[in-house]
Amino acid sequence: MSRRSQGGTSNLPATVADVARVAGVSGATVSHVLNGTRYVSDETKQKVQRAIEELRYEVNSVAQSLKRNRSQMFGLIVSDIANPFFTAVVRGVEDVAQRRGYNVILCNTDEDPARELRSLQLLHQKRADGVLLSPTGIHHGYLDRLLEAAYPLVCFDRVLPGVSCDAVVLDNVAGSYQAVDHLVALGHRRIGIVGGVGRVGTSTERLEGYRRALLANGIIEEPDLVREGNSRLDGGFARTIDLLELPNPPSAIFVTNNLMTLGAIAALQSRGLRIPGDVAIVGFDDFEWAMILRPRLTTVAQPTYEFGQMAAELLIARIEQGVGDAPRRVLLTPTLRIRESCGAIRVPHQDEFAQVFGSLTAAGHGR
Amino acid sequence: MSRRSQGGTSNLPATVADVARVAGVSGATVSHVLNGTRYVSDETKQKVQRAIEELRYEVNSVAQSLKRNRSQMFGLIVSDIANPFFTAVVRGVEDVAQRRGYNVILCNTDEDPARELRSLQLLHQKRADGVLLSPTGIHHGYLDRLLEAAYPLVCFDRVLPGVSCDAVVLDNVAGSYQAVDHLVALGHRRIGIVGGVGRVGTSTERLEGYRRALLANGIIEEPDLVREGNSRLDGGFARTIDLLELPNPPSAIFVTNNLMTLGAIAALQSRGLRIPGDVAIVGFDDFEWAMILRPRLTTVAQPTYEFGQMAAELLIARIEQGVGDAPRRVLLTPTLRIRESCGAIRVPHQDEFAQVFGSLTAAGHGR
DNA sequence: TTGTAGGCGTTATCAG
DNA sequence: CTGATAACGCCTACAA
Repeated sequence: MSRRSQGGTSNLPATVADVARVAGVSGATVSHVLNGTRYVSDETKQKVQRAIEELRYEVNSVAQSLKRNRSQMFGLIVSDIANPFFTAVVRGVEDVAQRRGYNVILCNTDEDPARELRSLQLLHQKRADGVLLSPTGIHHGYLDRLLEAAYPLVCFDRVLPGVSCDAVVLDNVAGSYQAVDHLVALGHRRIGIVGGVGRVGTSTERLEGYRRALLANGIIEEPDLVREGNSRLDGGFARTIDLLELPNPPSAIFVTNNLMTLGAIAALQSRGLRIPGDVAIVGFDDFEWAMILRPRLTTVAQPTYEFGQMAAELLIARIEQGVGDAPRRVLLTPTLRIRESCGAIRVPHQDEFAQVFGSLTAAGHGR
Repeated sequence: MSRRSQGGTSNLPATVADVARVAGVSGATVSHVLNGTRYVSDETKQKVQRAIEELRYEVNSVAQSLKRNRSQMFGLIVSDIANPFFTAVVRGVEDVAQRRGYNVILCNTDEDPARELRSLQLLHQKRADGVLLSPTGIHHGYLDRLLEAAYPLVCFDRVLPGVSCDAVVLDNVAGSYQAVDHLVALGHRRIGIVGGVGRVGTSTERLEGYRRALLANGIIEEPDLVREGNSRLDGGFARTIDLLELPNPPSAIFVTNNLMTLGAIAALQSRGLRIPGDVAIVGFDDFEWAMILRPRLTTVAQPTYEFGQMAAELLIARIEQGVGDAPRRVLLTPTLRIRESCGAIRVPHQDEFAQVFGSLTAAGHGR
């Protein structure tokens, strides 16, 4: 006799067996009514439905997952929940997931490899059907282990060197190249870069784009102008201050992510410098709030929502079609959004064409 | 004979039974080694550990949850993942959860009651041990059902009228009162308010604080100056434009959330108005990025991190100590952070003391 | 110091 | 058209 067979109002959630008893049918029938998985007479259906209502039955997905060996749920591990880039990605992921009948469990690592590891373990132990990961960049063996076991895993934003798995990434080199090339076209020759954490792939790629643009324009790279930040606001601030305190500071700064760009702006403001009059700025990552900055930021925009969509689609394909052998890689294209935060330098060097400027220089006077 | 008893390398995750077989012990022993739940000889422990390594065994939390009727996991439903207020709360929640041995599953409703309902159902079906909820404000019966069943639930940021459950909320009335009172002290008498969605409790409370401050200062409320936004950037923009197009526009605007405040600033900028020279601004919610705005925003700051901490502590208490009868309510206190975005109005009305101003008026000239 | 066995709630394979 | 029954992987009396 079940622990709940006495008719009293229990607080424990009802089970299939309870419903079956109340409806006067077998458990199997209840299950089939719930899942529409075999024919059940209308009359029986009614009885079952009534019992479900009465008992406020709700399926126990835990038991379901155990039995089906499928949780219809996947993980999304982001490296900074406060970064608008990632929240935009979350939206894309959620929309696709919902359309395809999956639930998303969102984890935040704050760029901490230890938390990344814990999240991966958690998700695997909870038997999430797969994971979407923006890696912190530390290569712990656990990832290899998951991949060996053919656990569905898609990296996004960043890839891990030496790890071969599905991935959705941006053409970071091209994005940086465009940004720096644009600065050069406006007459800048001393261009600083505030980059991200060195171990992260995007950082090195964005640095690479910077270098190529300089090279293509015949500008010699100056090590002093290359700074490594921490991908957060304070890092952008500190490294920008470093650049400004150089004996011969740059006339333009390229900042390789959104939060650091805000820090860079704060640094310029704290030094009383005007943008772009004193120093021009180009940032990586566009975001809605940038629109209220004056002057408005020129940015390398990533297709964030599509990022999430593509990553989710790729993961679901892995989960459902199983392991097609070769890892798939999607390369997304950035867009340079030109606004007022660049502009020509005040005193053009003698060795360059001074036919730049235009309406852009009109706007923007800091403070 | 188990489906995996042949020694070949299977891709299926190893189970306790597998480990037991390889170690030459019983499943019970393996379980006890894993959980440290009874004495096991060192020798046996070694054997088990070795088998675990060899098979790369990881516990199946799904089975564990089913058996234990506990998932050590709770839900966190936020109404807007892109809002820095909520991401800050997330941090507080995560930290407490981790300290207390819980995992957090984060859901985003985007202020959509249908998504809220789905998230609640999902969490309950996945047998999350409880839920932390910032309600969209629609009172669907599902919440009542959960509470009747004594499902641990803590509301934060907002409460639902007529629903009695644990909650962590801000003293919104006091916050608004301070903000508006401050504007009055600076000489403003025509003060507009851009509020949030009417159905949300915080919106009405913040409106209430505005009203009380006007009343206390002998200012008659003008319906034209009271506008209802949508809690997002575009709403703040649109309602601010409305205010500016009034025949007799306000000299100051109080905006009741962070995103709308940014929209309001954008609106002022698009009209070429200076802050605070032409229009003063006070916003609700402080956030890191506000620091780069010029003039810097005067805001009503919420203790966001503590919000998350308190909410998580309350929930875990409910989960672990069970149902103490009375719902607990925590009331947090806002702080007015005075910066440059207020200031005195340009042409003081004749009926007021003009002894206000001070150093604050020096800073900040938009554009 | 360790093993046996039953059950958590669901689904799927047989029968009927 | 519907019912028994045996798993899924783990935990935990109870027994030895």
